[in-house]
Amino acid sequence: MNGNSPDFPARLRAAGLRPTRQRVALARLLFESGHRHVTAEGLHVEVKATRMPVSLATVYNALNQFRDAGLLREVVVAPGRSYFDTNIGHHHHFFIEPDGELHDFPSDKVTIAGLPTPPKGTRLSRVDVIVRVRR
Amino acid sequence: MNGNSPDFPARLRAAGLRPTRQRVALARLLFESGHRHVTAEGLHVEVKATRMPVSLATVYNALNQFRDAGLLREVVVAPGRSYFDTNIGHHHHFFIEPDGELHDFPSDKVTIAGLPTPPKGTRLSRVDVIVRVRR
DNA sequence: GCAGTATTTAGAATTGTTCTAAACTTCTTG
DNA sequence: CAAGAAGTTTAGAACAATTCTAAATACTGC
Ligand SMILES: [Mn+2]
Ligand SMILES: [Mn+2]
Ligand SMILES: [Zn+2]
Ligand SMILES: [Zn+2]
Repeated sequence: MNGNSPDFPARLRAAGLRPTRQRVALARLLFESGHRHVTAEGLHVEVKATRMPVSLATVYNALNQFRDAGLLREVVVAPGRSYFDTNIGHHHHFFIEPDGELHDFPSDKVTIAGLPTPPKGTRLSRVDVIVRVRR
Repeated sequence: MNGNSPDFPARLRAAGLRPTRQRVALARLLFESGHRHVTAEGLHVEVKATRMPVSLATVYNALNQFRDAGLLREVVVAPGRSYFDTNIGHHHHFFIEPDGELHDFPSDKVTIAGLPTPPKGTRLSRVDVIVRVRR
């Protein structure tokens, strides 16, 4: 109904990943409600609160595999910690500096004009806009 | 002549920092030629090649102090490593993904229109544009 | 079910960075 | 310029985030 089929085993298989109990549990937390920005530690705390605890190494493995499979994207906004973003469509971010909170905003109303051409021998891969704000 | 007075002791004093031998050596490497993007490790290797080796802890201390004093800005583009940028004016970056190289481009020809207003209770602090490119 | 392969896990290891506390420098003041 | 006070440097330990290792366990296709 919302385009997000809740059949997580099938979605994982489609991404070339075996639907293990751990990956299904993590996928549920990540994808069953709206878009999210999580850190590995944060997701680990969440999944531990579940009937199916998962090791921190597995959380890191799964996040990296989901990212490599295109199910997540990685966002780097602060030194020392990676965020993983369940929103893989085009969009940009507000970053609230003191708390480390990330908020999406759609990129379709944002126009970026006048970007120079990429340096010789390189191809554009992605344009990230991070709007840093303070309280 | 170029606005970059080479009197590093004076520049450091003006920033509220004692012009120690180590800080002067680092300031020379950072500011005596054009704009640079350095990592702590990279700058440490450079300064060690000098007659005046400096401990890695001091390189970190100095980079953080220079940043806090407004002499440098910190750029976060890749997980696990901070870059320090001697260009403190308005500008944006190309990030060459496989090698981790950063290149400036001026922001005055770049127009960003249609940015949403910051979330309630926050004030805009800075807008970073990172153009990620691949070889 | 079994074999074969992928995955999970605890714990060790690695990496980037910060902390600690003792030694050393720089600055101030007389 | 001699102290003394305050700030800085340093080696090494500590820390935080992440990855690695290798042994145990779980999936998969037959
Ligand atoms: Mn990674
Ligand atoms: Mn820092
Ligand atoms: Zn997002
Ligand atoms: Zn720059």
